[in-house]
Amino acid sequence: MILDILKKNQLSVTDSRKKILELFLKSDGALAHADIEKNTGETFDRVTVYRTLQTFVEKGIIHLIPTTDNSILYALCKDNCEAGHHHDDHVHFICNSCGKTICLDEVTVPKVKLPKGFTPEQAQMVVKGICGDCV
Amino acid sequence: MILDILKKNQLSVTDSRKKILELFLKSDGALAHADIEKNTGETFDRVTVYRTLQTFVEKGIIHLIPTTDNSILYALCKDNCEAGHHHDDHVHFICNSCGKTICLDEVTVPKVKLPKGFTPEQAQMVVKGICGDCV
DNA sequence: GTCTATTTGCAATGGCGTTGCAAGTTTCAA
DNA sequence: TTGAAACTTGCAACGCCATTGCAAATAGAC
Repeated sequence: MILDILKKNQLSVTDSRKKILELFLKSDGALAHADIEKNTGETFDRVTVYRTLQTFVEKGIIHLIPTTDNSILYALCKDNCEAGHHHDDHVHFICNSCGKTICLDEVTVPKVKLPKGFTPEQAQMVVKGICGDCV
Repeated sequence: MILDILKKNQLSVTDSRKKILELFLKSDGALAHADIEKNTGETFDRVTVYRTLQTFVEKGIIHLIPTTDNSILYALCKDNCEAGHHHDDHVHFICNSCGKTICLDEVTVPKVKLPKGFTPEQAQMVVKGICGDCV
């Protein structure tokens, strides 16, 4: 599974990539750089984590989530990563209670009617509220 | 106009607040901290700009716009700031050509149907594409 | 004008992400 | 299995951005 994804994207198989990808696969929400460092312990250098994440973004294995604070959130979307190419046209949900960010893969971003002159290309949507675990 | 807004929000009137608020009023897009520093010249300390922006956000005069890079964008919305309280339930547009971020005050964020267990509270939407000036 | 509360500027600090380079791994083919 | 080439990692240093504490300056109320 993990190896498949790495090989499909022509990436050499290394400890950091395996561990970080595993973390995304078993995580139910989005991860910040700090989460990854915390969960992998002292195993990897900060730089390695940054570079691994960057590589994964470039390959379309993970994608970025927009935030209003200046933090960077990454998330993997189960459907797409297997296919090897990527769509992030789904809605993201941020729980106001537990703070978790979740990809709602099954909820697509709706089209909106823009004023004259504006041509849409991509759209992203973030919904905040209370998630199922926090009710 | 500028004084009205400041007084309505119980803020003392200072040079930095007047200048920065003026900048938002005459700007047609969102501003990053760097834009504000550039436009006010060497007039104010960086710290003052940060604190002024923070104050404006707290008072609801300006609001934050979500981004995928780790930048912080601020925007003022004409309708709301006059009323003294704030809604940011409109769509934001980022031009892929000129990079400008624009509040589409007249386009509201559509409701989406969430999976079981999720309770929405706020929603934000960012559309990227080509703006009217860049066609 | 004077007093008090607020705001500003300076200096220092901390966090986060990036880069260059040498050492270590992985991959591939013989 | 072995060896060479390509890639990846870790370390150290750097730079940028945002924040904090404190003293000086300014705004607002009387």
